[in-house]
Amino acid sequence: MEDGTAERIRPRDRILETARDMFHKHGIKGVGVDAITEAAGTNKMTLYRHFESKDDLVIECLRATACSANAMWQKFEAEHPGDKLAQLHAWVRMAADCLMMDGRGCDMANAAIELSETDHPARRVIKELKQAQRDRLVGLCRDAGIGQAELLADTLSLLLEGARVSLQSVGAEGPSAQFVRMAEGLITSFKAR
Amino acid sequence: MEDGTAERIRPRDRILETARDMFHKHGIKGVGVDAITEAAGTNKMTLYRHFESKDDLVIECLRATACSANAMWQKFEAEHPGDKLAQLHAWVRMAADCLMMDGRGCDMANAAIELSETDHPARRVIKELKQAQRDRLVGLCRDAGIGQAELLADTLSLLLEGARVSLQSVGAEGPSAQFVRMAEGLITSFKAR
DNA sequence: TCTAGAAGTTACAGACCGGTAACACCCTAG
DNA sequence: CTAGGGTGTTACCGGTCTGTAACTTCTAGA
Repeated sequence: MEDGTAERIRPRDRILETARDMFHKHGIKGVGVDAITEAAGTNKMTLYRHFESKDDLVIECLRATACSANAMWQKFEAEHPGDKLAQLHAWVRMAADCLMMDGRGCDMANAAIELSETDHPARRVIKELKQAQRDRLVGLCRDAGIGQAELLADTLSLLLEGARVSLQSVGAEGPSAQFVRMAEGLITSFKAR
Repeated sequence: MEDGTAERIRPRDRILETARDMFHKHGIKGVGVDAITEAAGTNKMTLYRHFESKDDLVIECLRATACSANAMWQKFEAEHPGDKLAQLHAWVRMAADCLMMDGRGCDMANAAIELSETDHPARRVIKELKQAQRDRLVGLCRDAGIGQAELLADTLSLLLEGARVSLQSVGAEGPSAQFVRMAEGLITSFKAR
């Protein structure tokens, strides 16, 4: 019989979830597999039975993160069905909320910075997933009736990416505090064209 | 007698220069002190005679980077004496050139991401230096006669920061390719207000 | 109840890390 | 010529890292 207790999740999922959290907080090179398995209430052997290597675990974590992001987009559509412009504003709001709540940027960008080896297996995945997110934002801008949809989407992307990294270097009182104002101003000016 | 041969630079400077280059390329946690000293043509003992610790070396590298950045600003003033608007455009051009030539972002931002421990000694330095750069850009925008100088400067900051990290995750064909267009467009629209 | 597979445990290999000690060397200022 | 400081060399310390082997324990399903 399945009992739904949180304690009884499969070790693989516990490891994945714990690793995501720890990689996010301390960076990939900042946390070892021993620490992950201990925090997940299991052991190293079990980790290596489910994942080929630490790199493999990292990649699975990034995929899981991308999957969570997808859920966000579905929420936008559910909350503002058909209203693409409202969804774009919801995206800005969500981004700002993440900025204020979290403080430690985008897992994929952080991973790309940390894993500087150009042939690292995770880099391919990061590029794919980031490209997909970009395409999605471009599509949203286009469907919202913005003329230069690509340019607006790319500008918003860079602003958000910049805000996330600026938050970690300059702090919360730095330029990232103005993110919403910038983003909303941009959307307004692009609508006017 | 001093002979000016490049070979005869002091070990301390050789270490500092080599460390800057290697930290930049491979990240701080991605390179050990042994590798640095070997590449600098010296040894670990000499490094620890000149720097208290690896963290201390990191901090000195960041200060050196900030110093190089200062030199840029003096070049702007020298090339366009008094013409603040031209200096702002020169800043954009310089930023774009760095983006295309380099590929591996801002040392301070990268360090802030890598050194996630909130009490890491380098974080204070990073915040100070980044804040100084921000103030400088705000001052330039204000002197150039821009009305909302802070907002323009912060927006440009985030755009550049975002472009540098996006370059590492999505690649050169990603949003960062449009950086100049975005920045110039922003300056134009802020002038018109 | 029995069994097969999943999970836990312990120990270990081999490499690398930051940092230090002891000692030999060289080069320059006096 | 000589003394001393900067430098090079070698060896080492204790710790941490990823990854593996061998063995025991647990648990779910027939």
